[in-house]
Amino acid sequence: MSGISDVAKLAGVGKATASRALTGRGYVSEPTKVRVEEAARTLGYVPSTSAVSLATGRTQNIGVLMPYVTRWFFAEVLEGIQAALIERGLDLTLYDANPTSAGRRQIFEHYLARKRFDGLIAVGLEPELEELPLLMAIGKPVVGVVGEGSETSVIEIDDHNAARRATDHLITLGHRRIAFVGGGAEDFWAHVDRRRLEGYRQAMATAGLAHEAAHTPSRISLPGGYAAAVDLLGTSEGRPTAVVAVCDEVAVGAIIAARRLGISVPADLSVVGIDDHEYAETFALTTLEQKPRQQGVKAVELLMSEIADPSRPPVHITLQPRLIVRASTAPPRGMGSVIRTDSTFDA
Amino acid sequence: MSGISDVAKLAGVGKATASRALTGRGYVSEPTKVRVEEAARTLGYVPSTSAVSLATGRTQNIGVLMPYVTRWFFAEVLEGIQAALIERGLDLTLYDANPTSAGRRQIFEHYLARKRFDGLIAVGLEPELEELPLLMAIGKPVVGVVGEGSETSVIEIDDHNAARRATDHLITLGHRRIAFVGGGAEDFWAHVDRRRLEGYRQAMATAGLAHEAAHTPSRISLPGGYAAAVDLLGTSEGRPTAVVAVCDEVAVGAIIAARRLGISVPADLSVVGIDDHEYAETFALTTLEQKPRQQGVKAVELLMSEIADPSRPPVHITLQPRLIVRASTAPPRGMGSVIRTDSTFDA
DNA sequence: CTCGGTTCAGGAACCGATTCCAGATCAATG
DNA sequence: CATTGATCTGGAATCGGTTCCTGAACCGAG
Repeated sequence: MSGISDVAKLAGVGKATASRALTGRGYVSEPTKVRVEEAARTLGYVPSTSAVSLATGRTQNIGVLMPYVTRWFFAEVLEGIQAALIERGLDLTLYDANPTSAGRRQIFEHYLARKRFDGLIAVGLEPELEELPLLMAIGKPVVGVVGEGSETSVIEIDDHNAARRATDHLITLGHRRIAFVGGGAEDFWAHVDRRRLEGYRQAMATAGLAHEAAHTPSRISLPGGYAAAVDLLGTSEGRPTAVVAVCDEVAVGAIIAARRLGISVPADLSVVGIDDHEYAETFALTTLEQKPRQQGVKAVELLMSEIADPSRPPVHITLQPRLIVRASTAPPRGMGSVIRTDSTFDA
Repeated sequence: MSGISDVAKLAGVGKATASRALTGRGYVSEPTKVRVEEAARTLGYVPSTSAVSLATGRTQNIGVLMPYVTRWFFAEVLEGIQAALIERGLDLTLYDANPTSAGRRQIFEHYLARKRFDGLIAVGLEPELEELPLLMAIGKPVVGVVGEGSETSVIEIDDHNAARRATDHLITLGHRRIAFVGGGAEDFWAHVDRRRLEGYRQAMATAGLAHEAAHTPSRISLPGGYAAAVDLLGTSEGRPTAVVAVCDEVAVGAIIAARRLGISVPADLSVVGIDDHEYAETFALTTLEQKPRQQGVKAVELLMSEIADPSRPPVHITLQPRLIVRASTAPPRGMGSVIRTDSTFDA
């Protein structure tokens, strides 16, 4: 209710001085500064954000664009971003735009054009969509979390290597028939999905193994993993002894499906995931840990430095997930004596 | 880049006329209106939100306060809110403040005081926290989704009745030893948790059954449900024949735990949840469906009408969840002939 | 004592819209 | 034909801050 003029009046100074005292910019003598602060406090003065934005051109607000918030990864990233922004006193405007929804086009055309933010974090942008140029066109710093884009900074994990190491872990244990569960993602994971599949294939090829009827199409979720695993493990002949899942939720779905089918994990089937999801520990899931929350925090840091210095060239940060070995992986039956060389060491 | 003055100049009119033409308020002749719109289009004019806010006092922005974003319920509500806001051309500023985090106090003191929004949706506010008065103090319309507060509008499901009906469903099937899994929530679900527990107790009492060693403390999540069920079902003597779970994730955790213990669902143990979570179908879970996404949409509708008419008295909307019977519930062993009277009818 | 540089203060312009108000035009009415 | 009321327009004030710029006071150095 009370504006800076009221504060100035109460403190017995001019508007300009009051502003300087409160923002800390420019010369103000210590005693007057104290008087102004005192006045502001007694009046409960809170600067109007719109007035500040209008005058300074800074909104003190960061936009976050993501296709879902209901998926583990995205929600975790979002929480990381939020936490990092709060520390810095910045607001967060969410643009949750499912790619298939009609609202998405609107978001790009109307919302983002409003530039209600000093910078944007785009999570999970798929490259084939011609949306990146639109993002660049708004003329504000953009940082991506997962997703293509050489013109913007991007932070992501090394999907290829993650899947490769997951597969290598199984190969080292002695497995030969290893399937990949995932793939065929029709949704926003398509890109990540493909890279992980490729990592799996390469590991298999390097070991001279056939990446047999590897991947089973499925929704990237626990039910999807369940359904895919039921298909994959249904017939007992030629059944794989191990499975690389595209992510932990799918892996857990696969474990549950296996148990339902009477297949014991890890005795009859080893399962490895990627994520280190909240569920991983309960299911004793061996996995490659990515920390989405920290990716969110890191994205904010990147964005901050780009806002501070817009000429800064974009950087591409690739994180290496850490292998966490739990009890969902073991040597295949009859190979109990294989020496586990990889153990929990971080490669 | 180009402001309304440029548009006005190009169209050959005054700023005032240009503004009227574009906002549609006040008198403007059709031809000039067309000229202004044309000019705006060729210049790619987008009004500055801060200037508009400053002049009108409206931010075109809605704040959403929630304790987590990583929980199913909250994420779903959030998506519902977002979808409803996009339709209306409004932005969404997220205040994701974990109650235990240090940032939460800051949110209340700094962020909300900034009033960067025309209205606020608070999801899952617990009553014992003395935060409601703070929310009311900001002087903007507030709508709650779940949570106490007679001074603000609230939309929520009838937790008591939901748990009651879940329990009745089991009683009707012939179960006598029914346990409640959940309770003891140390986190933000405490309130909901308590009401559901109470509903369960009342149903048991009404049927003349003892609400025996009913609830097991657990985190409100799948791993929590798993752990609680392992405790509960560990000993075979006096084991319940049915379980009411505080929510679907816990229910699924319980199902998985039961199977691991060699307890067949529903033959040896019936399980009913509350939510109709994404996982419910995969686990054939009988549950009471609440639609968080629609609650979010509804909250936006409520908020809109309160913004339009601030004198509107707060309303309290209580939704009745629908019973969805799947295969996780059945008569207890030896009572296969019990007539299932409740079936899928909506009570 | 004067000069130059630093510190301090406030008036005024500005950010980019909306809106009040006064004046002009125009059609309809008595 | 004069009057009224509705329609149309643009100049100016306003929203609530920040910042430029000018002027005064103060300081130590020459």
